[in-house]
Amino acid sequence: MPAPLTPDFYERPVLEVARALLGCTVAHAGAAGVIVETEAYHESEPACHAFVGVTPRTRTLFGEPGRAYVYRSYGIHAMLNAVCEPQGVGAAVLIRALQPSAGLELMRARRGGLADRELCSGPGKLTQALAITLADNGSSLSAGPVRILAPAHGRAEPVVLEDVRVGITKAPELRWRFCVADSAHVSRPRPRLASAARRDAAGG
DNA sequence: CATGGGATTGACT
DNA sequence: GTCAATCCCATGC
Repeated sequence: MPAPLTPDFYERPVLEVARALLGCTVAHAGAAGVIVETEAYHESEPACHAFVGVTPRTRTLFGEPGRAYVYRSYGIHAMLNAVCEPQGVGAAVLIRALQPSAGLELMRARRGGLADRELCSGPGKLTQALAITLADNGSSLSAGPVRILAPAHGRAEPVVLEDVRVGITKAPELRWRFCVADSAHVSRPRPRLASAARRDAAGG
């Protein structure tokens, strides 16, 4: 059984952590899944909630690395982030998709009996499947209740696809989305190679 | 205190 | 492809 990641794992550049989290496991409330998609957010760019500075909402983002930043999106969904970089820097990795690995029955019950690849293939879906709520905001990802565990020892590095972030209107050019290349469990839209995007832009 | 805007999803045409 | 649901919170009076 892999150990939870410790705060020092998160206390480094957010882009580095976003890649390193691929292959790690999120566990909560009798269910777990392997991270297959992440996005990075940093106070220096306007898509990040921390861009506006410290407010009641962003207090967690500027706090200790290795804690959960959970917020409500579109009035409906809870979004799970891992706070990164040293305390005082507002940055976090959004967990966007998991490959379900434990507690599948529980996840199906919470998600309305959907197919396995629909259980956690989106940031709002995975919090529903793992029963993660706003009450988990500010909690330690090492001590729980929500935990992120290191990859199994000796496991191969995944091939990573980079793409632009999903659903944001500010700083849309930053390719700060990271996906496991061959995973069937990533969210829509499926990530595209930069070369394919260039071909389209050229007018194909 | 009123307002407006989302780091989305699922249902429907 | 289009579109509404729904609520927290930043902002501005």
